[in-house]
Amino acid sequence: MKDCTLYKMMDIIGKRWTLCILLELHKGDKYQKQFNELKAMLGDITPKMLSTRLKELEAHGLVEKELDSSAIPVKSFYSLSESGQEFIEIIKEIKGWGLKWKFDNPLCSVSDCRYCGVAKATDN
Amino acid sequence: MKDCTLYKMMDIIGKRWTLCILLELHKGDKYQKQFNELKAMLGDITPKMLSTRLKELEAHGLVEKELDSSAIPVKSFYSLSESGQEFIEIIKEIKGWGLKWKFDNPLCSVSDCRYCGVAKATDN
DNA sequence: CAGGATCCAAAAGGATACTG
DNA sequence: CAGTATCCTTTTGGATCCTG
Repeated sequence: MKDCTLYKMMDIIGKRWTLCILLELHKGDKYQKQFNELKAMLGDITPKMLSTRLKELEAHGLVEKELDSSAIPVKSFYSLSESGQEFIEIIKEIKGWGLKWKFDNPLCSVSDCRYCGVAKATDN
Repeated sequence: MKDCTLYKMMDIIGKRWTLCILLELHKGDKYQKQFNELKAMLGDITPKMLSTRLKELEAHGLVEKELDSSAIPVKSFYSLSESGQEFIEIIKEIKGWGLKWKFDNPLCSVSDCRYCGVAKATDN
């Protein structure tokens, strides 16, 4: 059972902040975002946690990191990979399910939700 | 951010075994399953863990429990609720994503996968 | 700007044994 | 059959401070 695909998927996506980070990377018009930018958007996440999650996501191929070594200090840019982009669809459905069955969240029910960045799965 | 629908969803579905339990309830032809039956299917799950997860899922409305008090000893039957049934679709997509991008799991790639009970999302 | 290091508190989960 | 209870280990995550 522990070699079940589904079980293993939870090691990738089942950790705190992970889905929110992916969604944050999806938000807005810029396809790349910097560390402190993400940190600010995520509010009360610690740098340690954000760093840990970004490394996991990069290792699993959902997130790509680009470095601008010419800048001083060095700048890093994070973006969704192709697989990460595709996973956003699932995230939307999870959110859609939550809005339908569990949470009456007005902020999430409008398309410009500043927390989640996507509306119900069917709207987007 | 912590009142984000997505963030809160992880408290419901992001715990170990949760998705596998839901999938187990979905498997097969019987729509109800007993505690020890589930336990056997899930292999190395402890009764404590299964009990905890089932209670959480019941509290969140994804799982329904029925008692046969006339039986001695009393028997309990678990099944997916309507919302739980609907969540199976998302589970299939998570699994489909995993098979496409991460894991080459032959057991999961065939429709009668004895571990997961469903094939790729598009097949089922 | 982009983290790393350290320390600590809390939670989660496994092992095992037991019960009505 | 359907769980509880207890104990104990491991993991996780938050706080805080530091650095090139």
